Amino acid sequence: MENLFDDLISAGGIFVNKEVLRSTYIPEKLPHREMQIKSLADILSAALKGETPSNIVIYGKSGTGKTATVRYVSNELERMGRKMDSKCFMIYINSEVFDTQYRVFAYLARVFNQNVPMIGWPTDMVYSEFKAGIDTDDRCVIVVLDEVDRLAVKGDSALYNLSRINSELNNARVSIIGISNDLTFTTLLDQRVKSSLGEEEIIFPPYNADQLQDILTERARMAFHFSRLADGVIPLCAAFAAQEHGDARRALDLLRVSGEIADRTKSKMVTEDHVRQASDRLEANSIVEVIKTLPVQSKIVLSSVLLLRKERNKKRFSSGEVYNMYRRSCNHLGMEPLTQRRVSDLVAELDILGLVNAVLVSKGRYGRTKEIALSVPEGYVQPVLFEDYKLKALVSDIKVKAQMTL
DNA sequence: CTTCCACGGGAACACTGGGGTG
DNA sequence: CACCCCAGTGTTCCCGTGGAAG
Repeated sequence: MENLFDDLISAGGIFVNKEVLRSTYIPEKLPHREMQIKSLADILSAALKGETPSNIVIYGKSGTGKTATVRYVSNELERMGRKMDSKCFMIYINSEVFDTQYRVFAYLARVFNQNVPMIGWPTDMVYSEFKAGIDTDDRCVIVVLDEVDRLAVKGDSALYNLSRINSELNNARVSIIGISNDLTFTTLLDQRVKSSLGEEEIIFPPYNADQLQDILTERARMAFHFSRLADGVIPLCAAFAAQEHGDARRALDLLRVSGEIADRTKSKMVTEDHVRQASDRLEANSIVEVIKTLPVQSKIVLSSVLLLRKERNKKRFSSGEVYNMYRRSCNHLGMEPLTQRRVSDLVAELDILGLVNAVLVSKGRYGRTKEIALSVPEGYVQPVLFEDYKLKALVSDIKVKAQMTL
């Protein structure tokens, strides 16, 4: 071998262009989204005529093509705008990153060349800077807020201010596209915001298995040497993803990872078996990733459940038991324990993340508790958890417990 | 019907990291 | 430089509440 990488570059030759399988890739065609593209374009075309398009809320679960569709339409719109010499801008904001009204306005102000620090100023000042920046020119600005539900949860003043900004502008016009994967998120909003934001609604239903197959086939033609895919591979990827509320992102990930596995094992073909392996690996990866990024206190709570499993011989524990074990762990680690109230919030978060399963049960005369159980394989959790040096001290503990149960 | 316990909503607080001003 | 202002986050404190066993 001449170079370490020789073998790796030439390996398999399964892929032609792996990039098209990434979720960030915006394809030329978006199968089964023709309706949504049309409605979106209809509404936004007002911008080209010098009017202000209605505000739009877009609903749909993750991986239903919301972001891709909006990006696609906005590219087209900006292109047409340049041709017609009418100034149209789309600004894409991921509200998961810019998740407070300060950050949203600071970002927007910066887009229009205003000098605003990312923290420190009073919000109304940031807001007026943004207003000043945007109003320097006659133009139509369409602000896309991806994952708006994030903003709505933290009080809706960002949405409120944005939605009524037009009345304070002389030259520019602003309209908002909110993208949400929670169908009920408008119920969190103030009535005024709700009616102004939701002037138009577009729904993105989940893909069914057949539609997922179409999407995958489309992309696979570009991504793979097509003959290298065994017949069942695409249907299987589609089927897996369809079980998971028709998530196209997941389907594409599956296909990509399957290909990578095949590539690495130097198989001639991508087989259904590779898909199954890919499915396992994706699941394990996401769990590991989630646990790794947990704050220390949450990790201690999670490890408490783990320790209880070793100590007692059962799977579910009352919140009291977990809290006691948590206190002991903190003691052991030399950390200040949090209050029961706070820990109950942490448990709720772990529940949402799917690491733990917590059910509220009333034991009548003996009050209410949450019954808490681990909802992912123990083997995934333990190694990752104790990678954290702050939790190292618990490792010896767990070994002793394991010995005792033998 | 009472009783019991943690649940979970909300207010208050502490702290951080940045600003501007004199 | 010292000082106060501000948004945002994590936490504690307080407390009303649900619901089946007794």
